[in-house]
This record gives sequence, C-alpha cells and structure tokens, in this order.
Amino acid sequence: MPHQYTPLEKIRLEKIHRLRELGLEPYPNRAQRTHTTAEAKSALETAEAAGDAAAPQVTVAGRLRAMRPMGKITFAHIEDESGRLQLFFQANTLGKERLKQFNKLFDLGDFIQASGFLFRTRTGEITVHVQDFRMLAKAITPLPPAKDEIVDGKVVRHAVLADPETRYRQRYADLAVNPEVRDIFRTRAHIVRALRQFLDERGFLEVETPVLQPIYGGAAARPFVTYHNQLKQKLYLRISFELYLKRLLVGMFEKVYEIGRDFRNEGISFKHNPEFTQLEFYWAYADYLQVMALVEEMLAFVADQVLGRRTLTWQGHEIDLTPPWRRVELRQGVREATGIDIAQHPDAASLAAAMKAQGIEPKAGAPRGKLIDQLVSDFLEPTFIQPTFLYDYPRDISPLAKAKPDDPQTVERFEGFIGGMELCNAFTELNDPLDQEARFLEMGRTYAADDEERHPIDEDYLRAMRYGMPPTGGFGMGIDRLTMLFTDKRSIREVILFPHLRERGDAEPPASEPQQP
RNA sequence: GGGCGCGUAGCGCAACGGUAGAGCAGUGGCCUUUUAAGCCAUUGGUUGCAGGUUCGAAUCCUGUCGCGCCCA
Repeated sequence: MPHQYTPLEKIRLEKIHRLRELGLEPYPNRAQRTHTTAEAKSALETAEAAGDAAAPQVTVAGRLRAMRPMGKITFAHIEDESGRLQLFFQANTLGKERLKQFNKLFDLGDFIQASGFLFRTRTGEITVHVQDFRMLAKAITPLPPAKDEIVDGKVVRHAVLADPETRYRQRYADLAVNPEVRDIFRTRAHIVRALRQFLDERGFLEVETPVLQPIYGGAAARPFVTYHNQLKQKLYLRISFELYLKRLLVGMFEKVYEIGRDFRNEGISFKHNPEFTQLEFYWAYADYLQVMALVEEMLAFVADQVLGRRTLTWQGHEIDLTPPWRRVELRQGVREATGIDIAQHPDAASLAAAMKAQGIEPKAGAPRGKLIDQLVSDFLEPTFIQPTFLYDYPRDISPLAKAKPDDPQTVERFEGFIGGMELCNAFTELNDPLDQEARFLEMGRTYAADDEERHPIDEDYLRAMRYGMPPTGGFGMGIDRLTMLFTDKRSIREVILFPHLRERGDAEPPASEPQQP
C-alpha cells in the first residue's frame, strides 16, 4: 500500500514544489561544506586567540534543528555529527526575499548548507552570519520535535521521542533526535575496537568462519534453519563459532579469534536478541586458568580505552573491573548458597530430592547438569554484581570442555558474571577425540529427542579432533551485554541498532516467500 | 508461555461514564541579538483494531494487535 501523506507532510511536499518553481533544487547532488560545526567553532576561537581581525569564512552543513524568525532577522541552529551551531540570517545581508524563502520554505529537519563569516552574538554564542544558503535535502516527514532548554546548566529536553516501540522500529528517527543514543553506538564501536587491539597486540589472528553451517553446534540453543536451493541442502545459521575455530587449531593456528553474529531461535527478552554479537578466542597451549587471567586483563584494558578508568556504574551499582576478579568454585558456591553439596548427589534423582528437602522445586525431568544450572541461575548469578568467575562446572552441561584430571564429573570451565548477568564462558577445550565422541553420544542419550539443546553429532568435527588438537583454552563473550554494562543500559535493545520486534501489520510483504526446506 | 501495565493530534501529555483539550510542532500575521524567543489568530482526532454494556464509552466489559515491566 502506498504511503498516505499526512497533512503536515503535504505542506512540505508543496514547499518542494515551490522551491523547484523558484529554481532551487531541494535535493542537490553535492554539498560544499568546508567546516563541521565543531571545526567552525574552533576556527573562530583560534582566530580570536591569535588576535585575528578577519572573521573566519565557513560553509557549514547539517540538519535544521531550531528556527526563530524575528521580523527582519532569523536565528536558527543546525546540527551535524559534531554538534550544533547557530546561524544568523539578516534581511540587510540577504535581501527580504531570500530571508522570506528561508522562513517559509525551510523546515525543521531539513538538511541545509550555509556560508558566511563567524562572529559572536551579544550573549557570546559562536554564530555564522549567513551570506548564502541552500537546501541540501528537504525532509518531508517532520522529526519529533526535541527542544532543549538549559536550566541551571542542565539540558532539559522537551517533548522528545520516547516511546520505545517507535524508537526501535524507527531507529533512524531515534538517532536523529536523541544524540545520547548515537553515543551508545560510538561506545559500542569503541569497545569492539579495544577488544581487537588487545587481541591483535597479543598475536591473535582474526578469522571468519561460516555463518551458514550444515550442522550447528558449540552451544545449547535452537538454530534458525535455511535452505540452499541449488545444493538442495538444509543449512543452519550458526549458534556459535566454537567448532569451526577449534578446527583451525588442528590446522596449526595457535591463537585465533572471531567477532561476529550468532543466531539463536529463542525467546526475545531484555537480555536476548535472536541475533547477537559474540567474541570467541582460542589459545593453544593455554588452559582455562590462563584464559581467566587474560580475560580480566582484557576487560580492564577495554575499560581503560573506552572509559578512561576501571570502574563503571551499572544500574546503580559501582562495578570495579580491576583484576583480579573474585573467583568462586561452583560446588562451594552452591553449597554456601543452598546448603546442597552437588558432589554428594551424582545423579539427577538424588539432587532433585536434595533440592526438594531445601524447599527448592527442581525443574521437572531435568538431567543433573540442568538442575545444577538451575541452582546457579537462581542462587548465585544474581549475587555476582562485582566481576566474578564461577569455575568448575558439571560435565554433563559442558560437552566440549575437558574434565578435571582428578574429577571426571567436573570440567575445567568458568563463566564470568558482572551485574548479576552472565557475560562470558570459557573452558579448557576437550581435545580427546574418543572422549568427545563419547560425550556427544552421552548427550544424545541424556537429552530427550525433542529437547532443543540436543545436537546432531558433527562427524567432521570429530574427524578434525582425530588429527589432533593441542591443549587449548577457549573463550566466548557477548558483546551486546558488555556494551550494556559500559553504557548503563538494562535492555539489550538499547545497544542493538535495529533490534527485532514483532512484525507490524503495516509491513510490506515480501514479493515471494523464501523457499522452505 | 503466565501475570501486571500501557496504547488519545506529528511529539510529550490531559480528560477516567456526560460537548476530546492545552503545550510544543504546523498554518496566517507582527517583530533587527534570539535560544523551549515573544505576542495575536488558527488548522489538526474513526481515542491501536473489532465487538459488547449504556440514553450516552477515550473512560466500563470481552476479544484482538503491538509495546513495556515482572515471572517461567
């Protein structure tokens, strides 16, 4: 269905028509910007500092964000990515007709260009005395008006776009009127840059592995399924990179990492988006304790780079990322929190009975590992506000981790928590192909055929393991959640540019449905 | 998946059973140092959608769609 223009939009369409009648192209191909608004301001400050008599001449460009026509003069503000700048339009300089064109045919939200000399107004604000101006791109739809008022030095925003649904569905409008939202994504980029720098400096090689995989694995999650028409082959969008990155260790790379998108066909919540960004690295000849030390160093480095300090405030909590982080052994942590010693309960039935005895309702039909997972999620995770490593996990929820030499029921694995949120997961990688095969088979028996976390066996991965993989420490971390911590956001949707929402009735249906397997 | 809440003009909101409103934005006018500029006038609504109760529904009820929060 074609767009129905609103009355406000129709007025602007009419203005486009009038601009063209006047020979003023509302969508010219090129701009002539000489200075960003920030550069223009510093140009004047530099000239003033040098005692320069001549005012700097600039051409600036940006979105019109405020207009104050006052008879024979008009004040306006434009905004570009570097900030805002005031423009001064005067009938004496431009002529009455040109001023009227600006007042009548230019609207808030339009991209414009203005040329002139810089000066300071009576109040001292750096301003362009406009000698020429032109439309760069006419906005037909009015942006939600966001007026800022400075009260006691604080910016008070009036009537800003705040509805979360509109903000996520029309992120472009959100970004256009809410500069602090743009800052979130600058921080996010900075975090990723710092992670790359840290790993690159330590000899890690950045690689790219398949997103489309014939067999999914490496995590406990349901995949998205797609289909290659010509190969007549079912493919899965990856749920993790793990099995491919470890194949690279077989291939003699010793330190590899990948930053990319994982896809999990699961519920959407304030901390889950169906596609999310993950960092995984694998480090040959290292174990999970070395990985632990590297990780706390890495996050302290990121904090230094991004925040310039090692503490951050998240949802009212002062969080200190300075190493070393608190370390909690899982068995001991569970025992202290619940009074249950999981080592005394080697099977699900026994553990479930112990939980009931403590007044905890065990998840029906869950295997032992999932019951332990339940205890961790309910009793430990929420208490891990300061950075905490929880280590030594039960074997049966960790099919890719290596058992402890003295305790075959427990694997060398840790998870990192901050702000009560799981942030990362790591282990000494299982590199014994026979044990790995046994684990896969074990998973197949333990999990019901319809369990979403039951995985098909990746025979090619086992083949790779049989060629030999060195002892290795591996690591995975959610970049989205890390960004939430660094930007003090409670919802993952605030740190993803275009989060997934349920389809609205007004969406255009695709020309043809994608082919289904 | 369950519970609670929200959906009113482009935006942020009011009206909570009795004529749908004010502000900002818009439109017309006045205004040569403003900055939520000001002043005068003015346009704009199938109150998410579909039913029901009622003399009368934005308001109460049911369903539905979307979003948010809490829980699983």
